Amino acid sequence: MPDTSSCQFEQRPRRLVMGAVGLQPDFCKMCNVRPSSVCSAIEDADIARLSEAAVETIVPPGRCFIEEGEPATDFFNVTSGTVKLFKALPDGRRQITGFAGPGHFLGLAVSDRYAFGAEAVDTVRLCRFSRERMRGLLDDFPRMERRLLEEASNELVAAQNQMLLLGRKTARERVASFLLDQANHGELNAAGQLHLPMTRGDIADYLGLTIETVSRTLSWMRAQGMIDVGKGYAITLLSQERLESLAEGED
Amino acid sequence: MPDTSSCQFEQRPRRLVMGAVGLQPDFCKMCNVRPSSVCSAIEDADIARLSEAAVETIVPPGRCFIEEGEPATDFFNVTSGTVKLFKALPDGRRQITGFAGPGHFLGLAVSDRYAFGAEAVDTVRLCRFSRERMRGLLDDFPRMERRLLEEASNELVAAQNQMLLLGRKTARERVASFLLDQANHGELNAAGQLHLPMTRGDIADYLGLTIETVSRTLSWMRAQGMIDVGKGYAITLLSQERLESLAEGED
DNA sequence: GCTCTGCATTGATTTATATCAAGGGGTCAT
DNA sequence: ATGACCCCTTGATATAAATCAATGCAGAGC
Repeated sequence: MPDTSSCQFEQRPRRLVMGAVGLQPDFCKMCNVRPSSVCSAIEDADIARLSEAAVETIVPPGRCFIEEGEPATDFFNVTSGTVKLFKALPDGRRQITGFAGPGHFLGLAVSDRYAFGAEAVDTVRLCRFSRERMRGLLDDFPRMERRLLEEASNELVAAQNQMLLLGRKTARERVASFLLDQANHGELNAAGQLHLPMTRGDIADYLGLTIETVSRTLSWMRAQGMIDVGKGYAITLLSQERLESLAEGED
Repeated sequence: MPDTSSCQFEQRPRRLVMGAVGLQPDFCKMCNVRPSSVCSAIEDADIARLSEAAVETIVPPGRCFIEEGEPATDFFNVTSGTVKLFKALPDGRRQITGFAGPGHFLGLAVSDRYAFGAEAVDTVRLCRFSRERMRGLLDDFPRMERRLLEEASNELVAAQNQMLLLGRKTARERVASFLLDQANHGELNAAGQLHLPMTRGDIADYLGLTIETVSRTLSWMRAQGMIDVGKGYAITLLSQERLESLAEGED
């Protein structure tokens, strides 16, 4: 399942065994999933420093590994799987603010407490750094800081799009936007079929809808011939064009 | 109106006259409105470089100075006034993604196009940099990059809170959250009275509601004795406590 | 094999908020 | 002054989506 062939550094693999815990932080993967400046910024000589600081962690589906409001001790980089980030109200209402896939950084917050929770959607692998060490790394690798700024800026753009979706789009527009987003983030296989790792409940909490509305909307799209809903979590986009015009409210 | 007494660097004022345009970029203000690392990072010797790069601009109320989708040529720092940032759908539906006050940076986006529009709510003063120059400045002042990362992280937290608001809160909870946010951002005068620079329409577009719902909700809060709605844009918070429990859905 | 549990779908009904509509009180230019 | 315009408020009605409710399906454990 972990696709090492997609690693652009495959020619000179860099698997490092962690003495302390016996796990292998795969910096190749950590850096390359999104081709980025951080990769070229990290020289062979620096790898030792990084390997000291990082611990590879495996999180099973459904396990919450960042609790909103807890002290922000660690900083993460996702290497495989999907994480849901969320905020909740005291009465249980929950808003998923984003899904983080391979390459995403978690725990950027400046505050000393996590501002959100994080839970594994499927099996998730991630590199964990203590924030203390992370601070040191940023001092030594200024280009890493630039990489983080880039990442944060991208997330900010995504957040603004999501605010437009949550504040002003109809249920149909929301679901169409979501399917297209997922398709554009490489979760699409050859036949245009999408494998959604998350449940209807997660989608609902991400789109500010209820499970029932998500389900009904998908059924409606299927009836319209826009999509094909397969067993489990597979969805085929039959008319990307119509979904796009729907997502932007052009009808 | 511009409150120079709040400038923490008042002891050694640094007003620089721009030869080219005859305007005065006030770096003191630009840096200090939020006490930040960038200030200590900028030495006297660097000021010349900054003054070369920045142009102070005054934007009248209602003027749109960033158009969504246009080439992202400039980078801004607000020195006074309030800016609304927004995204719109083709049919005119509009979502205000945030209000930017003194100290905020605009135009962080990595892309070569602006991902959002920006319009002055009241009279706005800002420092404008070309992105090209900004890039050079970031190379020379790494601490400025750290400051931007901090800023972006804070905005990300705010965006997550806003997603929770837009996706899961009721109209009453949204308006209560908004009033408390505004109060916490220093827009509060001695008597707990809040001066909102924006119209009901702006508030509605920020909270994902209609003008009518915002108006009705404020009337309801007044009837409940939570607030007092004065003439124009002044609002007094009579029971911050009740507003807080309302904002978090505890009732 | 069975039951239990979680997830998804679909239908009936309710409700919060949008939409439509009217009127009041500023401000500005004529 | 007068009218035009904008913003706000309030009321009546419509509607999209939530809620309540029932059913089906699939995997896990016994």
